[in-house]
Amino acid sequence: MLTTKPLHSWDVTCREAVAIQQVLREKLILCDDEIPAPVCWIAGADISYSRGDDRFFGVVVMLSYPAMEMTEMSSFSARVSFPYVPGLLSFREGPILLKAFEKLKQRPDIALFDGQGIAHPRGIGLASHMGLFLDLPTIGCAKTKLVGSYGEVGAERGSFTDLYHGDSVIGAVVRTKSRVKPVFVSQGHRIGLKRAIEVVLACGKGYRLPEPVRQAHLAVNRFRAEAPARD
DNA sequence: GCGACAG
DNA sequence: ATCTTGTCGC
Ligand SMILES: [Mg+2]
Repeated sequence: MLTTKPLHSWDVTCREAVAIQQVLREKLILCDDEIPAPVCWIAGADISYSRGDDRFFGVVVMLSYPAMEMTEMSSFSARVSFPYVPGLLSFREGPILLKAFEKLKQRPDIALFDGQGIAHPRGIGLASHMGLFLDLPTIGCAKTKLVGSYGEVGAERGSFTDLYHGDSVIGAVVRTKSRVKPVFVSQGHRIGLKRAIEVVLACGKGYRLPEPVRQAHLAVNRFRAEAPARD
């Protein structure tokens, strides 16, 4: 079993959530000093739900690195009432993802999330928030931008360009598949940007999304499909 | 006031 | 994120 740090309550209002983010962002470590020499295990997590049903489904998958073979999967389902508000996604998806993480047998070396890390209005998106609770190196890999500006990205897989918020670099727009829309990579916690980009690219298996995130997405939709219909 | 806006 | 049919391209 994997333990998480109960840094705060999840039963909060949007206003309280913002205050929590402002405090937590100071705790983020944005370098990769503590990442294990040989990274062996990478986790990926995602959420799914049905319209008109307040039950949310969360899944965490464990993949070997760099082979990208799934070795474990854990899931959790519960009701969610926190609304979707841009910038507060972690308060909607976080609680369930953490429960799924707690059921893992193997502790991952790095965890990848379907959302932003520090490329966020207050510098603490889903991946960063989860990194603090899990005390693990984490990376945010989002399909679309939340904040920031950037220039052109080379058309070939592997090219990327910095994502800026004012004068500071908050992430990178990375081409994970040639001639296909790039993904937005940013540091979550306990990792540097260069390393985060390298890991995301190393996790690629011919698809736009890195395997941990892609497999978690596929798995969570299977999980939701096999769940009993709501009353 | 207006546009932007992870999932 | 979900819902939903067809359509375009490799
Ligand atoms: Mg998702």
